[in-house]
Amino acid sequence: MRADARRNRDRIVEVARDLIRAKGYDAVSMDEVARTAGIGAGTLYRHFPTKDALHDAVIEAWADKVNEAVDQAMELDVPARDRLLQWLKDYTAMLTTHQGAAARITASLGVAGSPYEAKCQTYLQANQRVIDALGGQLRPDVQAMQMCRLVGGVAAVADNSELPPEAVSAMLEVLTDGFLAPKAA
Amino acid sequence: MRADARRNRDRIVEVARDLIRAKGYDAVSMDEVARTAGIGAGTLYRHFPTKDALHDAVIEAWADKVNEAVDQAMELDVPARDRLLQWLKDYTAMLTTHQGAAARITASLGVAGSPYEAKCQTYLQANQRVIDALGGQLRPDVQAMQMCRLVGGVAAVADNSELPPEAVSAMLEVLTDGFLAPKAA
DNA sequence: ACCTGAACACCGTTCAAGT
DNA sequence: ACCTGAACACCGTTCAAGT
Repeated sequence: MRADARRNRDRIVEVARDLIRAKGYDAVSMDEVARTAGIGAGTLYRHFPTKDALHDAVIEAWADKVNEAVDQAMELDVPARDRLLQWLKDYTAMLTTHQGAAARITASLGVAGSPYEAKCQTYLQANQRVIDALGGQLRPDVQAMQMCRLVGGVAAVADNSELPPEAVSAMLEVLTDGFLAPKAA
Repeated sequence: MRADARRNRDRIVEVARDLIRAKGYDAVSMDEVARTAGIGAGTLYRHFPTKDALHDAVIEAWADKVNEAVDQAMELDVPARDRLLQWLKDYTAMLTTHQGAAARITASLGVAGSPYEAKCQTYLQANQRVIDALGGQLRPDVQAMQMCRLVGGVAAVADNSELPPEAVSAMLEVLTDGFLAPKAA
């Protein structure tokens, strides 16, 4: 890749990240990204074939942090409930920084060929690791996909209603207790 | 209102309902609604100032059914957990018939002046009635708004991923147990 | 009063032409 | 190879002109 192309690519992602954080995915147009980055629309599309693909690149850094968050939460020296809750909070916090990401990743769960497929995998694996770490403390029928959907749902709501942290925590506590509770006979 | 206007209005809502059920809110254009209803675009906008306003009218009938569903579920002669679960299932079932409704109503919760405001009120009151009916069996800090958001989140996920009923039930069971569980000390 | 349909603004995406 | 920017298709919404 030529040096100027590389520079353009990096600049696009940076500009897009800032714009999306400030205004949300839907409110940022591709034209605005191109104009702010000081390039033509064609260049933008040469690097990223669709708006979703650009969004995926913007979220890229997030994927690494997810696994860190799992490790940190699972290593805490507190009861299972608190470790689980900590992970759920970290996750929603990370996703709500990228406005619009929670809804899109959650909607892509299980959809083959979506631009967010890699992120979905990361997210699924993260939750699987949480399930493995907490072992028998969780209800026996929890599945990673299910956790992803439930937490993603909460994150999406928190995201586009811009809820205060307490409101999000309260919802996540309900989920936490639901995940821990034994299945009724 | 003139007879022909009345007829047009009814026809618009009917056509829009069928189209949205079949293809989902986003995939139906206002032009398509007008064309299918056999009227001009201007007429459509004379009756409904925005696409959301039309959607709200399409969902209108749903609002009545919500309260029926609460009554039926609360009158069942079964444990609190089962009554709660029944209501949650009924609610998500109703909302997923109108593709795209769950996400929009949930997103409008607490947003003053949204076109879905009346539906949000109905929905909030319904959940408040559930909370009242189940009284002390629920965790002490549940709030109607919180239930609306959590259930709306699940419904939204179920809706746009078109999940099978079992997957939805499984998620709602987690929520149910979460709502019932006593808050940890 | 109510209807029509061409027109506008905006946005995601493409492509012929340039270096 | 990579870039530019005009152009296209589509969609929500408006409005001048008709009955």
